[in-house]
Amino acid sequence: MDISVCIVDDNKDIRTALEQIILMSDGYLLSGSFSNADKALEQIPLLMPDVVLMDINLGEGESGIECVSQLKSQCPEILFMMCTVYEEDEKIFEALAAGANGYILKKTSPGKILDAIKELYEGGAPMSSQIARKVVTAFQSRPNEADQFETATQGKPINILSNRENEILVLLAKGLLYKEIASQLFISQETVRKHVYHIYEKLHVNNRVEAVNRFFGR
Amino acid sequence: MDISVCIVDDNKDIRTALEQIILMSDGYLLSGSFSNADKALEQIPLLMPDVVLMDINLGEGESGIECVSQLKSQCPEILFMMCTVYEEDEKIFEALAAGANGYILKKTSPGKILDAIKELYEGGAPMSSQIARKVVTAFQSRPNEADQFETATQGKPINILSNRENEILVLLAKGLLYKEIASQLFISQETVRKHVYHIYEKLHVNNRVEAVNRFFGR
DNA sequence: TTTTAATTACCACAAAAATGGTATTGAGTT
DNA sequence: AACTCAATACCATTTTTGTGGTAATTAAAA
Repeated sequence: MDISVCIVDDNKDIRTALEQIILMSDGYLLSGSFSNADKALEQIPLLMPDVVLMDINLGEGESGIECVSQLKSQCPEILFMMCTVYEEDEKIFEALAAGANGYILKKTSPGKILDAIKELYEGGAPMSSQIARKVVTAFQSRPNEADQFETATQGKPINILSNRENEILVLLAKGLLYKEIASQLFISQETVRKHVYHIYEKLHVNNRVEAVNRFFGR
Repeated sequence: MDISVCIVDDNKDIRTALEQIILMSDGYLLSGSFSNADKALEQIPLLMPDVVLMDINLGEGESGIECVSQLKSQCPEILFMMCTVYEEDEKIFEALAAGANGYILKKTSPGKILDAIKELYEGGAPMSSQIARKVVTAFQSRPNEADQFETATQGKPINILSNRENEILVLLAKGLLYKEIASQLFISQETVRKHVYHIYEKLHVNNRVEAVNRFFGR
């Protein structure tokens, strides 16, 4: 089955060039081509293509990113590949956060563009190594958020607990194992258990999640 | 300035081959080579290389992933590239979560390996398109900042989970036991387990608290 | 039509958590 | 001096979780 593709780009020359690439290739089907976000938002949910090539800068009106964000929430199955002239790291990153699945540079050769579409269609996420790093970093920084905003995020020390017990509760709330807590605090695992035992007694709970819920005031 | 590289691999042949690639190339410096995690954990913080090539399967003892996790927390500046024979998606994904910056397949040609090291050193994150997609998806499933206001008190369904899975996640978040969830939903405890198993797979977590933290957007 | 995803269920094994006991040390209090 | 509490550590046992198979049914999608 052919991969159906829609194109959204405000620049007529580039749009036509992309159309030609799709039209001239076996295994790909051009199902629509739009010069602005409004037309795309209207037509793409009806056409339901497999893949949309979306320009990031659509000139006047809505940006390609906003367009992806809206379309993706309506049609999560459609795969969006952002196209851009320059490697605007931050923009592409925003696009990925908005729901885009990959991106290519417009200067990419026709063959590579087709490859990238196929790659996307087959479960990949074509993107440059620089963007990948940003995504990986953002991904990795997620668990650390709790670290940095320990008190700010929410979750307050409980006054009936001792300092050490509160300290351990914070680590419990991150989902660490006893052995991990132990090595982090340089105490034995058995000691951690005992602290946890006392925490449960004082809070009148009998498992981790209930204790953590107290910590977060739920 | 040359890029200094350490190698960690339990297979002597592969290790020697990687050593040769580094030694024979201009612009790269071999600063250490280790056959197991213990030696690596001991020496790498002292050597402080720019890049570490780390085998995922280190045979006996600690895995390459655990090794990266520990070294990364000690020395966040060091870049870790995972090396593997097969495309073990889940493992590599775990490695990235643990702090790895990229990965290559061992079958990669020497020239490509050097390119990947340079790419890593220059801010990229060399990885296959399939892994990139996984990372992007995990990244997207994280609730964004704008949503955080609503989620602060209640928690919200995660779109990559099925309805039933979300339903169970809500009960998990209350700290209910499997048997309690089972009787509340009129299904068997084993079915609850299986749902939870899938929830953990999809969220890439491995215990209740981590899953619940996702639910509450942390 | 064939394939995929969701839901259900059971099993076995391993790992971790929970329960509840003892016991030592040091700091602070009565 | 005797007492309590917080923190440390170890032990034994049970319960609960986590991992990872198999498998049937149904609904939806390719």
